[in-house]
Amino acid sequence: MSKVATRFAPSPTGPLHIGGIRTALFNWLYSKNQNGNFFLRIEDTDKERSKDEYKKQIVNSLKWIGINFDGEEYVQSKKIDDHIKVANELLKKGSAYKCYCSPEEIEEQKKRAKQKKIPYIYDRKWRDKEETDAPKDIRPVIRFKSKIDGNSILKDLVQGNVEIENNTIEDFVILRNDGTPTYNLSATVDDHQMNMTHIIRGDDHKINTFKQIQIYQAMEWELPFFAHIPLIHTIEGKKLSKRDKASTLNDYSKIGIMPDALRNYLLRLGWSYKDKEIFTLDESIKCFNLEDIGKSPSKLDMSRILSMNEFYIKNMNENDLFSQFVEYCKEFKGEIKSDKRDKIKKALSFLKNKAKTLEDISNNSQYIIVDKVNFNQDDIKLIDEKAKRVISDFSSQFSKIDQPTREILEPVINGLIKSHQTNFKGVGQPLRIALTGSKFGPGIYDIILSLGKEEVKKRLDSKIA
RNA sequence: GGUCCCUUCGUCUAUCGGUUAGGACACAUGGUUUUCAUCCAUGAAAGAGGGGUUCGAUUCCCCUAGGGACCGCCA
Repeated sequence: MSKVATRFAPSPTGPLHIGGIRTALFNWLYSKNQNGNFFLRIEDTDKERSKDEYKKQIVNSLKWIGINFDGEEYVQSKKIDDHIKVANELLKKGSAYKCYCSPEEIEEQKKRAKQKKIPYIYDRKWRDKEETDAPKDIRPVIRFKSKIDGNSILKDLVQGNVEIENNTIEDFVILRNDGTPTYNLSATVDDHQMNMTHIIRGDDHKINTFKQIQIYQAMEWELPFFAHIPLIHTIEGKKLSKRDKASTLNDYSKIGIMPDALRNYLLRLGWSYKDKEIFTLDESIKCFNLEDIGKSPSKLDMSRILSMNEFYIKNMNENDLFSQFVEYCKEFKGEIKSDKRDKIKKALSFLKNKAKTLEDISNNSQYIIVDKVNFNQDDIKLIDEKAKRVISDFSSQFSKIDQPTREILEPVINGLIKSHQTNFKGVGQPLRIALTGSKFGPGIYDIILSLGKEEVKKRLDSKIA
């Protein structure tokens, strides 16, 4: 068989949601697993709704999550002439015909069908009529002459054999009355011309597949393999759409979900490999297959995305984490000043233990990032006279230390606990509030060491006064 | 309404006729800990219902119920 080729074919009519990303991911993984190619095709033939910004967003989204397509992106609207050519060929072969029903006439029929509660299907009025009967004032559409008798079987790589009665598929329009091709025609011609071997797409395309197969057959083109993957559902159990909140990539990147984590989550949503949960990029390419894609739709689970992200934060290379964090802040939180970067990089080793997202790291590192401490109004009340004496005592002893380390600081703190007849909290809490503005935060030694001697001194002294 | 698809813990899933039905997330409890966390341990939690087939069904078949997708001169 020829080299495996898959494609992702979104229409640029809105932001890509993560169901689309997963479809792209599966296509990409499968092609890479098979040593094949993966292509991007922008289906922009709906001129009304297609927008260039969405196209850019799609390309960026794929790039963000690490999916890179082979070759140039394929733009469907540039191939319209080819699609029309095929429509005319189909006409010549007798596999398609001109239909002179006006849009109003069709609408009327649909309305009537709905009233009678019977399923609407185009009545094939012009299928066998003579051209000479054609009304002069109506521009015809071209319809595909669908099979009427018998059944068709789709050998789906995920769903197995799916059988359908041919007469439930209507004579669908392939060329509109303005002469432009419709989706099923364009997609089929493109897939053929791009030499696609595997069409992996959402379940919602299954009926289209039955239509498209008939075009392949009429043109005597070699059929690709088809795999229809179950859709991703919302918590409510409905098909995910662009309008759902927390559905686009940006919804995740802006709260500090990392590409690798989301990729790993999406991979395991509807696909499994025994009990394995964590897949590096290479592992996912190596392990991925179509057989282990589940048949039932799966729901999006935010807590799982978060925990996956948390795992990556804790286990990834710290330099990589740092650069991703810097990038994240630059885009969503404001750039970190260069003199703070080193401090944050060092602090990451403990900061990451408190974070599920990059946003958490950002929040928890505010005490380093800001020049002036932001005090929590409730917590600052905890610094009473007694606490001030602790801070003052610590401060004067701290001044004498040249290069603070945990080993040097521990006896100092312990000494204060004794001399003030208190416990660790009695010393640690005032210091933490004075240094970070909050009673919650990293360990007190971590705070002191990460801030550096001068900054600690400055913040403590401003609190005693 | 028609056609098609799906159904194992709350969620994602493992199981390719014989298991105390396993794992992960979330949840609960306990422990470690200077706060918040982390970390560790433990626990609760599932085969939609009904018929078959079989020595034996979560697994194969049928029916019912529930859920979903599609039914555009959108893609």
